[in-house]
Amino acid sequence: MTKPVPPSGPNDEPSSRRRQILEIAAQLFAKKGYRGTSMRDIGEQAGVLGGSLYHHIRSKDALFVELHNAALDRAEERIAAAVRAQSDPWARLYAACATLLDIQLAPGSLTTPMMNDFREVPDDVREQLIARRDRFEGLFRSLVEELPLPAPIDRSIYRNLLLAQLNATADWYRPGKLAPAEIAAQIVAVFRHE
Amino acid sequence: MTKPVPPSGPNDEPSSRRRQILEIAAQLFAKKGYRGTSMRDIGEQAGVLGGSLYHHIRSKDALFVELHNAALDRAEERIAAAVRAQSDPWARLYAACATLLDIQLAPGSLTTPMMNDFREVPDDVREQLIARRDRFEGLFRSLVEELPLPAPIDRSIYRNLLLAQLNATADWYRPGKLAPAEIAAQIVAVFRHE
DNA sequence: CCTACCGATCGGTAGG
DNA sequence: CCTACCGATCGGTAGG
Repeated sequence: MTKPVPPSGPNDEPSSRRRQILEIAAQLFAKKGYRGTSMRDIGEQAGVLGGSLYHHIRSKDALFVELHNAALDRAEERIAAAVRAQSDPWARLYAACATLLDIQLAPGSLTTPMMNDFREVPDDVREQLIARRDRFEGLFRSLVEELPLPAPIDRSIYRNLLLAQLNATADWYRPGKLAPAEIAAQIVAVFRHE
Repeated sequence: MTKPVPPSGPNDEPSSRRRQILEIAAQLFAKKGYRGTSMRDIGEQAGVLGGSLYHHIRSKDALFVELHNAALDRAEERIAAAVRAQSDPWARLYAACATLLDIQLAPGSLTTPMMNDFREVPDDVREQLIARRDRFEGLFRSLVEELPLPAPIDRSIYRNLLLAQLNATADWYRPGKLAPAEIAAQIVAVFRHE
């Protein structure tokens, strides 16, 4: 309960409180969804009234978009790094899937880009989310391009199926039994054709 | 604007109005989600104030559960019939997938069992939805059991992946280019291993 | 960061 | 099926 802040002024790390609030908000959004999370809920977890949050953020919409995009930024970096370390096309695909699932299935994941409830978000927010997500998915576009797939398989549908599969995993996965990497291995096993 | 109802009493099809309201509600729930659809929205589409709906339904929760379960009832029947007509395991799986996607991807589908927004629903409603859905998914359990899959593939995960894939399709599918049956064919092509 | 409040909207009800 | 309303909750703001 000690407050190591010199009496001469406020904390010299000005945005650590903000970061704390962002983490709380990310967890609540991930667990209860956009509409299911009120500013008062976020405030409660932060030990503050809902209205007080507006000193740190501009609006609920802006908060959500910021969290979503930051999560995709980090995910993109990690996946790109994991893919870079592999050269075989299937190994690269597996590296991407395992990294993405590792992020999305992490228990307290503040990086959860699982805000696929695009339907419960205001229209202008949805547009921003979709634009960012489309860019993210471009990463998988080139990975699928590299694969030596049999001719009858349509690469465009294949990519949609794979991405949908990865995004859907968080809905049925329950931690404990299987590690994210094992799920990724099974997904790649199913999607592997040559 | 004529009302072909004898002056001696009310309409002799007592629940056709109710059925009408159920269809409207199903469409709104499918398009805007549970929380995104207000009783006033439903009333507006039905040409009535929100409060007036309570002569036909007990509560918003009960309405949603009724629609969800009725949709799964009908889907189950159609899929069972389609599967019954096939004997080859992969043909049976394809029949089930094509029928389910035909239902879920139909443009104005009032049968859309796409209420996978289990997160935006009250807890006790969610329990009922999940119970019904688990029963529905049992249908696919036996279909996967029949498949001559290679040993390294885990049937339990495989079934989860397949169901997740089918449920996720409605999120990215856009009518016009590809028919539901073609999506089903591609899904089965990806999931086909022996 | 709080008090106190705004206008809007929600599911639902009483009483006709 | 409407009028009129209930208590609750929402995102957000003014003023300190």
